[in-house]
Amino acid sequence: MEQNVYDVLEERGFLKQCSHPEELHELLGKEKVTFYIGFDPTADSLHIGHYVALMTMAHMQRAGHRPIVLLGTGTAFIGDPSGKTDMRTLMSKEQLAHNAACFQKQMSRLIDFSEGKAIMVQNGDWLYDLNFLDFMRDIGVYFSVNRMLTAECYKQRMERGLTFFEMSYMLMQSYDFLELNRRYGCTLEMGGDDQWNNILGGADLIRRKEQKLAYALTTALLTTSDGKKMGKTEKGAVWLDKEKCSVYDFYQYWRNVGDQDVEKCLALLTFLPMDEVRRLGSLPGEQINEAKRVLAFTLTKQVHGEEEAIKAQTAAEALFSGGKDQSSIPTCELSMDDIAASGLRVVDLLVISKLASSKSDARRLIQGGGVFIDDVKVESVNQMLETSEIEGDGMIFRKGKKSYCRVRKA
RNA sequence: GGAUGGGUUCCCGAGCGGCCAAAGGGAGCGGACUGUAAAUCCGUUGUCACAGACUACGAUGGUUCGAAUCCAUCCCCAUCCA
Repeated sequence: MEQNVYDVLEERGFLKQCSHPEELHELLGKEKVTFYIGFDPTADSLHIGHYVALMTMAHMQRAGHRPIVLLGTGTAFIGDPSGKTDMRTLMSKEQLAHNAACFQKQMSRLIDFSEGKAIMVQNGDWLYDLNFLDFMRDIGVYFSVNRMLTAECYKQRMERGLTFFEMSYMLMQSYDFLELNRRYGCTLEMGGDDQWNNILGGADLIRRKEQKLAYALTTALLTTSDGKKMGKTEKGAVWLDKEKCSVYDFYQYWRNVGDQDVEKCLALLTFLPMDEVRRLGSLPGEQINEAKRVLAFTLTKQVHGEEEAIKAQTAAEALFSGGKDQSSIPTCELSMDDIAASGLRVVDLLVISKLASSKSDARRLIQGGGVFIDDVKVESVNQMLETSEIEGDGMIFRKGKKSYCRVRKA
């Protein structure tokens, strides 16, 4: 007999808050439930935070339920103030449409949209043309300003200021849930725990407008054991788009998670059986590295495909464990223009290969003893290369212990 | 609309005429130690043609030999009043 997906999610550590735990548990066990998760397209790629939500969605879909992906082209036009310190930068409808298209592509790898197994909609379709006065009379009347102001998620904003514009976000999101309930019989909204307030708003609205029960469920945010948000790298967020975060960097991010966080990551981000997750997570001392390798490989494979995952792993082995196959190491190809511009100064090459953010930065790194070429420390800021050295396989530049780049002539 | 207090480098936050590329903290980066972990300690953190120069302290003008610091106007934010 198949396990109830509610139990699966609970066991893997997804669940955070639920409006009606017992009822929902029972419902998920006996019938096909249509549920939704909203994603505001505020960037041109999903990042790892979105991925946790997609994982819950995937678990639900595997259990036979029907997901609706809601692309928030309408809600992102305003920007969610929940848990934010400042107002978001405003984006144009064109930008949002472009971002939504990017999201769409990335999602199909994890969620099966064939044959109506999942639905994708954009809330701009109904939000863009709303009439303000009608909306306020139909929907606005159900929201208490007093209650909204006491919500935890606006706390930071209460200190710094909150506009009416942003306050309307919650009404928009609540209205989405109502709309999806009417259109598709959607009875459950899920989302990150920071969305609790907004989700409840929708469930309440459905109860009042339709006299129907709707469920709210939030999932854990991806945080480290000391409570910091995960998914930040030196270059920014851990994006799922390999143009924004190379497969190698993606792999390395997971290969380097803290000991305390491996088990959680395996549970939330992979489909490995929980027995295996627990076994890997409890490996003692140095052996925990095995768990990190599994995490990095499995997740990279899920996101970027097996071929790319193998390349990233091969490169990692070549650089860190004395592996022989160096072909997959991240490479910076120098054009004749680059070569001419750099004059083959190491300082300039560090900038071209993106290991340093500026020449000053490159100088500092060299002075601090953090730059190596083919494992030989660069001693002088003025060091130059010979043309012959960048022919063929080129040379491997290293910044610190973990940042590598092969520099060679194109 | 009125009163008051503010806008400083990635973030918080000191400075309040020259000694300021700007204290301190956070975060990042590099080094040491390690297990490509955490913790800890040390260094570093505007740019460049790098013992020198240039650009920066909300915006624009002004006063001064000299301004982040003084003055004027403007823009934004917070608090209280309406």
